[in-house]
Amino acid sequence: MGLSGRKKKILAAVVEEYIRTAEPVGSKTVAQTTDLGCSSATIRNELAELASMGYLEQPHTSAGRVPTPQGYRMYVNELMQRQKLSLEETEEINRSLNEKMRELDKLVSNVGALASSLTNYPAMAIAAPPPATIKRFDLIYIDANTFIIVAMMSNNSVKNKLVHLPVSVGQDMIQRLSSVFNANFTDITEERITPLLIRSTERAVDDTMGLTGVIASFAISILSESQTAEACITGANRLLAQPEFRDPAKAHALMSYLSDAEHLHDLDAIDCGGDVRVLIGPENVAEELRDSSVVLASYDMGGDTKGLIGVVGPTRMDYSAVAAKLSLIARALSERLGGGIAPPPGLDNKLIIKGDINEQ
Amino acid sequence: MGLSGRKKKILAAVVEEYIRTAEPVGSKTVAQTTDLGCSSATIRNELAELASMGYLEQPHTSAGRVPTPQGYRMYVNELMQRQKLSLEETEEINRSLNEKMRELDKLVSNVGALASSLTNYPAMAIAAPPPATIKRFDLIYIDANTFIIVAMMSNNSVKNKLVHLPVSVGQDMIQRLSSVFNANFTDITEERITPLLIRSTERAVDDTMGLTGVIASFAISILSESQTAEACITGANRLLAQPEFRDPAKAHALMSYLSDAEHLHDLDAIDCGGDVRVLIGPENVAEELRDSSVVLASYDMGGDTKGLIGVVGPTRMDYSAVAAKLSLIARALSERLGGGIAPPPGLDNKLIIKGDINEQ
DNA sequence: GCTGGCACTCTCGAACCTCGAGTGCTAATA
DNA sequence: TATTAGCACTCGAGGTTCGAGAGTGCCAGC
Repeated sequence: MGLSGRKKKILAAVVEEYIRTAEPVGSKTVAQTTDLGCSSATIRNELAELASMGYLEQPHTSAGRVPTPQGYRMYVNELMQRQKLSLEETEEINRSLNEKMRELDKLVSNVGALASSLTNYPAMAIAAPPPATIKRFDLIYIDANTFIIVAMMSNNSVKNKLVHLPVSVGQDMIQRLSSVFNANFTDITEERITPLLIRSTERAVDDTMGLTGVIASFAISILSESQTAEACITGANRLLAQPEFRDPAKAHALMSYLSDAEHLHDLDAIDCGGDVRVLIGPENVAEELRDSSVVLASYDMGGDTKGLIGVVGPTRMDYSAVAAKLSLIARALSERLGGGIAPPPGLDNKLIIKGDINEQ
Repeated sequence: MGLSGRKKKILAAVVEEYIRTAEPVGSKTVAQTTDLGCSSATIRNELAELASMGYLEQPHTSAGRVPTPQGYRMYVNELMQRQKLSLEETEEINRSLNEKMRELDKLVSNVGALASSLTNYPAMAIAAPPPATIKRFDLIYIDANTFIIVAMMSNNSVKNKLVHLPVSVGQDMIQRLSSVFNANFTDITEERITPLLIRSTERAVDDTMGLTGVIASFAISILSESQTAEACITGANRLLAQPEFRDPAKAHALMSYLSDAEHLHDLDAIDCGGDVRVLIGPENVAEELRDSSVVLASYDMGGDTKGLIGVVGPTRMDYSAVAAKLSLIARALSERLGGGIAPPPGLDNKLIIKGDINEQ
């Protein structure tokens, strides 16, 4: 059953006013802030109906109205004007993203920090890589007791490790190890590196010093590391600025929940369908998030890798602004990272991302 | 002017009771918890004197006594029994440190997390590296459009970067670049890499494609990165469990202050004199820390590098337990990292592995 | 169907009260 | 002289009362 045009306008006005002030909204206020030419008495009737339909509720008999989760949902789905970011904001985001791109390995936490400072809510960032394999090994001979392992991964990241040996090794041995590892350890997953494989490799290169084991365990560790999604939360302190968290017990409960990376991974399972996804209050699975809202956006990190940025706040959240900002960040990141081969990041390439998400 | 034996006992009792309960301590309670054979009236007289000496204060006329910062200072300096950790606690710390040592590049944040979870206060960790230089460049030729830069640093860490080119490059060019960079860019600090040097290098290798610039800017970025101290704060949410931060405005102020890494660096300047350093309330320089306390311990990371771990909490902090735990962590870390001999962490082979895993 | 009017309801804050913990002082005691 | 018991006093925490104000629901009239 759809809502009449006037009901929609009134509901939107209540939600927006409540988002702004965090105070229950009365009929008089609505009459003043909207341009429907009718009196507060009429609005009262409409408000009563909206309440009986489940979109609004009253904290107590003689207070104004507050949106229910269902009310927010209606607002987000149908009433909300997708906010247009100003040119300055768009440029600001693009500029700071260009900066963050320089340190790719800190990308996840940096992007989270950016989202948090832009929205003024705690933000989380998660990057769930697809299973990667090693594409290529290089062993750099430094001196008789030292060499560097360099492994290039299928996702175009490169890992390295410096190895010091208590014994001397010849350059020829390093050479042999390199070609054997390139032959036997590339393009395979972690579980394919069995003790059996290591032992047979050891025999093949005539290795009596356990070098094979060192390189193999390095391979195992980077493969397993590349599988575990990175997750972090930034700006948790901003939660305390929200009046709904004036109760320290509540704030503590939510912050503790969020500061456990385990819990963040749960969010990773949520599908954003390419765009921004909003989870309002009880729509969240986790008990601790039941009276907060989460806005998520996923971005393409290239090669099937999906990254996720999200923002947590009270259900009274500025969905429109947050969604617009996250969406822009996500699209800007996708453009920079996605599309197959990662462009040489940071240097001279200046990609401009349009901030207009008004279409749709 | 020294305190009489009885006054010391009473002051210690007040501090400890207040630390335990967060409630002002009355004369009756002191009489019960200490074994001085005297009545509450006598204690009252002593308390009044301790108050007039500045060690205690009364929140209001008819309340118990609360230690002043000066009182805590006296307690920490002279009265506190240096807590002995139980064997289990010691082992627990050693065990989890061994685990953390596997991921050297996350050491800083991991150690912070350990300190925080052990003490139940927010913890910070800072590592200030000594200036490092690049000892050696290797360029790995992948294909006509791709190569990897590998740079070995004077502090034995290794950095790398994958470079994609829009144009083709021959293996000979890579070779030439490699030897020129090894000749001109090793053992120098960041500011010695001038535009002039880059231009002359460019001419020397006959580089028309800006490759020199790419490698040089990589060198600059890893040199500057190696100079900036890493700092992070963990477990900020634990602050909210403390009754003194029941006021969300206070909690917010402190948390915002702490979440800015800039501010953490200020702490780095503080000298711990090899052991644990306690800063009580107004002894802190930063305005925001004026009614909190900070406990710091520094550890030796080897090669002149100093790391710092610290804990923040209300002035009513369990100094004895916190100091004992931080001190143990710091000593354990010094043992593992400092003094040149780093024991092989984790891996079950007899080779000594140093270095870290970097992603670029 | 909309509006103004009106009685009603409920919260919030101020003012007030009481209870109890803890003090400071004094006079008696070892 | 140091300690103690006794007692009057102080002050905050927590409960109660009360009036003001905001907002509602309903009704009769337009």
